[in-house]
Amino acid sequence: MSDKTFDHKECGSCPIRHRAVCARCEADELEELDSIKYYRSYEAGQPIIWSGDRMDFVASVVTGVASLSQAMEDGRTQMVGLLLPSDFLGRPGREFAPYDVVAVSNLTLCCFRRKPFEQMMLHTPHVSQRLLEMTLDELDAAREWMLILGRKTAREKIASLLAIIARREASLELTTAGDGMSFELPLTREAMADYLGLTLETVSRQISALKREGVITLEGKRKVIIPDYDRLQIETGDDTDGGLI
Amino acid sequence: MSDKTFDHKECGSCPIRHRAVCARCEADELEELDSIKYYRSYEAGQPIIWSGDRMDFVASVVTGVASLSQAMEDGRTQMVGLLLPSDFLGRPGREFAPYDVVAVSNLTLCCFRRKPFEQMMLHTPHVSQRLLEMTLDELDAAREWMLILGRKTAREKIASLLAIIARREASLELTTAGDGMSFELPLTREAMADYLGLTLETVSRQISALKREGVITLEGKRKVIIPDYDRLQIETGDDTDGGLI
DNA sequence: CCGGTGCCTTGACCCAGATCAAGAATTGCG
DNA sequence: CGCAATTCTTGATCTGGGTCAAGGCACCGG
Repeated sequence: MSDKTFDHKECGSCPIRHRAVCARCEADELEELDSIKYYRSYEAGQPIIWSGDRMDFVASVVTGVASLSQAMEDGRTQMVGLLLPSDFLGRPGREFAPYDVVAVSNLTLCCFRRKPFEQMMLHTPHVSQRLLEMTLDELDAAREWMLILGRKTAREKIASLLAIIARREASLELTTAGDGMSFELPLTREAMADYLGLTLETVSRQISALKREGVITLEGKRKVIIPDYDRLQIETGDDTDGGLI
Repeated sequence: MSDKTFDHKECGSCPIRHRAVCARCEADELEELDSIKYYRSYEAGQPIIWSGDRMDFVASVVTGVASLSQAMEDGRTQMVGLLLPSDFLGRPGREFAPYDVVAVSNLTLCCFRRKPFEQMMLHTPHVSQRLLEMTLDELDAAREWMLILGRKTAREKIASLLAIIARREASLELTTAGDGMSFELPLTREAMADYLGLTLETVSRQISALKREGVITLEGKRKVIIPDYDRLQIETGDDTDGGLI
């Protein structure tokens, strides 16, 4: 498996340097961040934080994928956030975690001790400006997701998720989503179900249906090929091409 | 109808002064904001902005309620934000509106011209810090909402919405939600359906059911009385009392 | 090589909520 | 006052996706 890792452990060679919360920092600011940071790694499937836990760090995802989810006591679970490389975990000023956080794939976090980070935000507008921007983007993503959860059919939900992953994958490669592109699904069927408010059986059935009808091609259970991106886009139910952004 | 209005039009007597984006501002900063602000009013039901419109202001809700919603071209609609007094509308740095905004009740906005507001944010950390805080709160609310949309039954959805409104109503009165409290529903059945990802018929049926079983009492179609707040809380499906915050 | 353990697929059946349809209650207006 | 126009309620019926159940497939450790 092609697990990208990050071994150098210094900002100069950091793959998310230009997109993370530190994107706008100058050399001296980076140095200050450097003094309060440390790295942690998790294996796929490992829990990172349970809801209610004390949290005395915030972090950037360097490599891998993590999920935020909320559980009801009878076991129903809804994923409420999907953290990809450069995304930010935690909230300045908050002591206890409100969600369960799980490493969906192998994961590396760049952690900052919370207190000094909060301190730094007070006198470093470059950090808080960037964090505001990222939070506003996340809010937009959450709202797109709400439309998916509230109004789309199971088939549209699956198509939407595939399109979202395709777009993010493409943006990492610095291209745009196009015909013939392929990617590895970072989520199990169950995690997709938790993301979309479905059962894993329905996820499986809808993926089979999209495959049967040639909207997607599968190689194994996880590798997806998109022969015709516009066709997939139509299946999402969204108006032709990107209304947003 | 008890439409609270705001006639004085100056920050000194502003009802949201201590909670809005300007909450942390000093006198001189307020003065600067004052020079770029103006008020606008809308009647219940009026559209404020259509998705795709150019938007050259941002604003705070002073009185009333507004909704953000996303529509699919076949008419399916999902509300993705509900703006109550002190909530912020718009995004610095964004030129075109991504959602439809509608005045749900009579509404007064305190608008700031966008360019000067953006300019001010660069040198006024009190504004951007407060905006970050508010955006993070909105993100939390959106995530609670995602659990509602993705995993709750129709009955739980209605109970959750009533509990949310009850809590916000109570916090405006500076008390906590308790037995016997009452409030006017600010939403039509259709708006509630758009909020919860249901049809208006299902909303109506579930409200009737909750009334029949004594969880709530209705006075007319809009005024709700909560005889037993804990009972309502149980009907939401959330674990006993507030897990969050 | 074999049994175990995750993860995924597929089938049969059922039910919560959507859809279609018909009024009732309230408001406003000529 | 009567007659729209809204907004809401209720009933009858239908269906998408949930639930329950039975395997299939790939990988791992012994």
